Amino acid sequence: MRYKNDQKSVSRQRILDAASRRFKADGVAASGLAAVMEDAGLTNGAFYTHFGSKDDLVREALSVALQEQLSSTPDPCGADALLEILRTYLSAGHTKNPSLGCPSAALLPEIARSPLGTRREYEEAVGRWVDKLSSGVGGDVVARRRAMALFCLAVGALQVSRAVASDEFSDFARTSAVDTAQALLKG
Amino acid sequence: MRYKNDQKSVSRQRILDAASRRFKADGVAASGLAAVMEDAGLTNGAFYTHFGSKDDLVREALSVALQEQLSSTPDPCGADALLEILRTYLSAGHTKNPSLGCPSAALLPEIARSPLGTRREYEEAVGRWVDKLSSGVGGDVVARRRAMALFCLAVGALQVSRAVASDEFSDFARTSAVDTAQALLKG
DNA sequence: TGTACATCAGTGAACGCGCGTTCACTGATGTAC
DNA sequence: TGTACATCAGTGAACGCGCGTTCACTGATGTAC
Repeated sequence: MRYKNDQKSVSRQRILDAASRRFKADGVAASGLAAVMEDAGLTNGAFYTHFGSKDDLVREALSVALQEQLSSTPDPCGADALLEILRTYLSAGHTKNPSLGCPSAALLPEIARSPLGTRREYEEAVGRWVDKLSSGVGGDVVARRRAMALFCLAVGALQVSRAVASDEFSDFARTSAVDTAQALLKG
Repeated sequence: MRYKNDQKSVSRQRILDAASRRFKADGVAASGLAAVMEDAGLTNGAFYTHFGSKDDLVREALSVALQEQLSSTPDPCGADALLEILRTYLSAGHTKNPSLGCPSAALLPEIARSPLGTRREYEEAVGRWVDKLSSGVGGDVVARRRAMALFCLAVGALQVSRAVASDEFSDFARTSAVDTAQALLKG
């Protein structure tokens, strides 16, 4: 069948969305292309009309996910707004729904093992995060270092809150990070 | 062949060591048992005389790695000692050698996707880290929160420093975390 | 307007491969007499 | 001391399965005349 003009780009976007969720939920290595394609409402054979390889899909899906995350986060004006972003990031809902959440928290070790091109795109995205988070609190070198550390703190805390067994410890990890960020930003 | 009394436990330990390195280097899902067994100097068939399943090996190898990491880190006395631990953790050497390094930084998202038993053991280990890191700086509730946050910060920063493409950004992530921890601990 | 053809996104079966796991067998050592 | 047997860690081939990838084919739509 031949389809409407935007059919192919719609399918492509659906594959990217499905891949993003699968990868974040189960990890890249543990996610099969057949499952991703089924999630996207297609059969496995169609994959290679859209992407050259699984690595290509990983790079593009990660790129899209990072961009969406960035653009859905407001530019913070001041320490309070920054803390509000952090509280949203470290919410119970985000902890419990990796598939719709932060690509960094779900995939960082796998990104570290990815080809250079993927890691270059990741570095760019983190750079934009540092720009965004530091823009409302000065934007100088110290502010950028604090923003970089807050990013690492948030990602680490979300990962720990997902990895531990009990809700109590999960909450402890999240609240400790928010509390400590507050102490850091407000003296 | 029948072997010396401790032959089996020696082999078991070799499998655990090999698994720990492989898992941290390549990830659990991307590490095959045949490769682990070959690293341990055995053939794949011998695996099931030592472990019941790959999941069992993951749980035990993680447990051993976490315990080794804990016992090889001194109990810090005061903020300076704590910062020294952090500087060692966030060294360039640790960034470049995941296979011999921190299990959390290499495996956290995969731990989060692991069975409950594995996550229970992980939670225990993180609890012992919080105890250790907070013991030298008071040990009260606030000190424990700061220790928890420092743990998350360190793990997150190491992961980011491994995932980005350039040495410059990698260094920026590491030094930002150390610098910010210093600001937090020394006011 | 009707018909023949070209396009091409998508289908679904198949490829070789490595996975986790199983199992019949091996053979060096310890034990019994 | 010598010999027959029991033990059991380890071997290596095989199992079914799902992986990433390939490819001959389908068929709805757009285009040409």
